Amino acid sequence: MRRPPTIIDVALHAGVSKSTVSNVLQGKGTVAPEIRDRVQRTIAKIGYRPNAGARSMRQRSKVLGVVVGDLKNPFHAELAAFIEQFAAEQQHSILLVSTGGFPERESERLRTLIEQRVAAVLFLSSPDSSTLKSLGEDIPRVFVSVTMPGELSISVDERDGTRQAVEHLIGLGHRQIAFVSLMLADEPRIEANRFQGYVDGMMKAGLPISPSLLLREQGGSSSSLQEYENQIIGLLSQQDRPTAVVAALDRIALEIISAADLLNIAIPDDLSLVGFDDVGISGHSRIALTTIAQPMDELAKSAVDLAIGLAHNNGKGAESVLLASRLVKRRTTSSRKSDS
Amino acid sequence: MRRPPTIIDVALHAGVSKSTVSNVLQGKGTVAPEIRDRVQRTIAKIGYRPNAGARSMRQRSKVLGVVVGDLKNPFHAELAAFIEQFAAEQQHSILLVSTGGFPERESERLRTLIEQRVAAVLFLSSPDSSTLKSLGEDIPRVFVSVTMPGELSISVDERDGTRQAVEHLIGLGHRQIAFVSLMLADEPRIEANRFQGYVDGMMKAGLPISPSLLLREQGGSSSSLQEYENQIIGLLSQQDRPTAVVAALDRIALEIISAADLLNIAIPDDLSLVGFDDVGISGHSRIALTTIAQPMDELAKSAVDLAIGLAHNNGKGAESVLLASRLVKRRTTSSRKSDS
DNA sequence: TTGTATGCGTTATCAT
DNA sequence: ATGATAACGCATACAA
Repeated sequence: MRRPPTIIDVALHAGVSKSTVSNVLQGKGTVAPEIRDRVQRTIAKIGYRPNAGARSMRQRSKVLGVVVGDLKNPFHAELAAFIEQFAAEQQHSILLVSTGGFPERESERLRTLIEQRVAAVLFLSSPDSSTLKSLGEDIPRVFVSVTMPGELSISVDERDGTRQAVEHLIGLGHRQIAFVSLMLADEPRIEANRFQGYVDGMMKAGLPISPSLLLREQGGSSSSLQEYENQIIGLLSQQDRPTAVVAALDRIALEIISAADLLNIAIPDDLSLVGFDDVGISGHSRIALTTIAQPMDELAKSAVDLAIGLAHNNGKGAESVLLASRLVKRRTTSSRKSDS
Repeated sequence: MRRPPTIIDVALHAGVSKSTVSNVLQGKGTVAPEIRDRVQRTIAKIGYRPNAGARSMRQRSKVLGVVVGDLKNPFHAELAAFIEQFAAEQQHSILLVSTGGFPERESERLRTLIEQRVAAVLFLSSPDSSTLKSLGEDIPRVFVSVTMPGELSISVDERDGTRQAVEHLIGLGHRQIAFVSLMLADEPRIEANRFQGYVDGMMKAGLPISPSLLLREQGGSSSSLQEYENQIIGLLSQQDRPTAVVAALDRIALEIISAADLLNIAIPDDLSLVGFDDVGISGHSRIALTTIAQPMDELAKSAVDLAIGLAHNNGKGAESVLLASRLVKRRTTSSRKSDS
């Protein structure tokens, strides 16, 4: 026998009809226990495995599509890991596509998810609007850690996050607090939210928003890593340099650490630094980054629950979720030194 | 119309039979150009998308199963990212399952791949032997960055890798070179290979293999992170402490850095350190880890090519591939100080 | 309680 | 060159 066994094979070996096998598979109570056992035994014996493709023609598929910008980005990888875990707990698999941020590639990758008839799509990064449109109306979608106007999302209160960061720094005596949101060209809403929180914190303390303390990357095209580094060095080299920096991403914070090391600016003595995300490496002793943590496990769990809920219950009254972000104090922040 | 359009809808709208639509879809040359265009236009117009599930009943599926131990592990995440990329270039998607290293979970996750009738399975971590058996004989499989007796694999020459590491350290004047292979309990073959390379390097230089310089984790059960840290501290605290360490993984090297920092052992002045894998963070200025790099892109490309090849050509004469590993010198290694 | 018949969307075979 | 028809493996409504 070359091809995998089917329910028909099971039925033959068990001496029942294929419907009975199907009923056993579906856990229908209408099957005599004795027969049920016999069927289950022969299933095990001949190594029968349901064909999910065939099954998906009659039932909703148990595959969740996950669209991620870049798996090499630890935040995305860690979030995807949690999503896979929670999906598995609910007997769902994940079909993972990575877009690399290229819009043209994006819709091509999304197409494969559609063709696989995934039960729902989880976006870990913001798709191009035309890409999103190509998804159609009928496939449930959930945005995770990103938001999209008019769409359901599970995300953290980013604005409050950077506000907490600023508050923390102000509590430490800092006044010259910079905001750096490089590498966020692809996520203008995240950039805007995190910037707003920075503004909130500064305003509340009566501090001005000085353009010379801002390094933002909005809407436009993203630059090279080298270019980012140059801009950061510029920020840290100016005569009236900041005593503290709020980075909109841990990845940026890592670059700022590198730049500070290069310029012999000591962290946290000469410069305090707060990141955002709390990716795994941020906890390492050599980094010890004070940062705003996103509760990735809750994010993932809520997202998976919502996605599966939408796929099944046709999602009446489903709502977006906004989780709290939380300041994790480590060793990149300290009181402002009076001499500076 | 609630459900997505089918070829029948296309056929109706285009005024042809569904066979013709199918032929157009399959790129058969037997269709008149005029008809072909008309069909393609209506496909675009009504937004038809092939149903991969239905298609997979007559053809080989274009989905690759990827089994990964832990996506939070950057090495696995980065490798998976490359695999997804190369698979996409060949019109394949990846169904990603993570096992978390639990054998019981492993076979359950693998079962979902079987049920989805994936064209092939790529293992990024070694499955339990009974798990592997449950895959059966008929699904092609490729082991990536891990090996399995009697199975096809794409991996790097790990033995030569650690040998290079030792050679590098010896060239810098080190004699007391330790080997640490914690966190590798789940991958005994990797552990063994990397240890052999260490032995090769030491033997070639006529140096003894001293048990007090070995921190290995073979076969047995893996411990907690805290336990690892204690063991590393023990190694670095002994009176005749090593002047250099070969870590079998970058992850271990990161822990060694933490421990050294804790003990006020300066790297590389008091202790040289070489890792293995070259994950993204190893290049960061605060880490700057000298390490043995695995060519993840080549690993992924070869693996995807092989997997797809096996799935299609029934893989006659397919062979395992052993790629070269390469020493990347950064700043955790330096000449042994004469006073030590 | 079990078996039969039908449809799901697609490809493949075979006439036409 | 095109179209009718039979699989593919499964679930389901319905008949027995």
